[in-house]
Amino acid sequence: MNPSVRRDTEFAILGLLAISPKTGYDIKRCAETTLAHFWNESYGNIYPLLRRLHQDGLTKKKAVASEKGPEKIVYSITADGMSEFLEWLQQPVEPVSPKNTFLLKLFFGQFSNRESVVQLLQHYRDQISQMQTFLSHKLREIRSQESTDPGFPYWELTMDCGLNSMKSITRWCDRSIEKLEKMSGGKE
Amino acid sequence: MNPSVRRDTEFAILGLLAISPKTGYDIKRCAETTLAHFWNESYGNIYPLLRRLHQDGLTKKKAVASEKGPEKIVYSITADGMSEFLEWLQQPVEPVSPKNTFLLKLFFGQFSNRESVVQLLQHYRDQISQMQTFLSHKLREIRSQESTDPGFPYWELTMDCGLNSMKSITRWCDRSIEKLEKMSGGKE
DNA sequence: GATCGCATGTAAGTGGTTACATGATTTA
DNA sequence: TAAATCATGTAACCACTTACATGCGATC
Repeated sequence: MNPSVRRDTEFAILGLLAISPKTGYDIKRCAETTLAHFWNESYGNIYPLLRRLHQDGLTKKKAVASEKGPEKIVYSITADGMSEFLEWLQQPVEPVSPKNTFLLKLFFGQFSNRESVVQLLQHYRDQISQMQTFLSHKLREIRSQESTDPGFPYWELTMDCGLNSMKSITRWCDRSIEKLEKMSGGKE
Repeated sequence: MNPSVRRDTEFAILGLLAISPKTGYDIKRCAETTLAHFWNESYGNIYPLLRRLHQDGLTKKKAVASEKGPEKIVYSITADGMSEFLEWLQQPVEPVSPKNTFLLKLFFGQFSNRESVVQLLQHYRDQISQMQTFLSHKLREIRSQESTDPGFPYWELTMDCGLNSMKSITRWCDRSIEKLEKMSGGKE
């Protein structure tokens, strides 16, 4: 691993530790629930990065007896870690070109039949719809806690962004399916 | 390279060749213009994959004298290539969890000051807005050609999807900036 | 006594990107 | 004559995922 360059994933971990101390396992759980609609991490990435962060003095660790299972290692952020994290946070985000296999297949729709394209759209719509349900439950959940946590307004914003995109995509899917069904000619 | 497993990128190339024969350079140009809002490719990936596709008999190549620069290699899809491509096209798309550094930073907004978060949102908004302009020009361009190309309705659909998402995000950005500006307390 | 949740970690593989090397032709 | 566009390719690196290995305690 290149020792000089820090990556977004390390800052994601650092940020989660800034909210509260966590084990590697906790970080994975956070990624799967709270960050799910815009981030993901695997154990095979978390543990090596946690070690690296510690070697560089950005985190400190503490062994704690676990109620269940073996002893666990709880990491927290250090002052150095916090200062690197805050610096990263100030930097503007450069755009990335995402790979969207769904749109790629839709783009090649001419080589398929209309029915298959409609199915592709329906399947995608259903998936987005499911995520929408999951996210809106999460949102209601954190709202019901009437949290005074300083992070709350920002967590709400990210969820709102996700829900908005999802709603816009499902509506577009519905319109597109209609369009295709009205379309005549081409491969049937 | 694992010889048995074919990846989406190979099918992206195959699909572009199904539309019309192309050089590696052409494929790169296509990715940068037509597919830009949902796909991207680098030369370092295109050329090795082009070779692999040819070795497996999914494409055929033809050396053609170039007007500019050295002799070029024009690839086209074979019957075998087409049949593998069509099979891929029928498979449903599984969801992927995207990494969105912008939302990650927004999520950690509590550690920043309000002004910085507003700047983050404004910067993101501007980027999306630029892409929106680029895409809407592209859409007008292909519409003005009054294309009878069988691919046209599907190209239009992907652009429409992109434009829709972008509009929805810019609106959300505007609302979020307003919210933050009304917000009091916290780090100023 | 099997399986689930907690908990940590590694080795091998994957699917790329970046930077470079090369070279012809056209345009400014 | 410098830079841009056309054109092909490779070596090194990168960041991450997958699958596996291990093991405790609680639940079914």
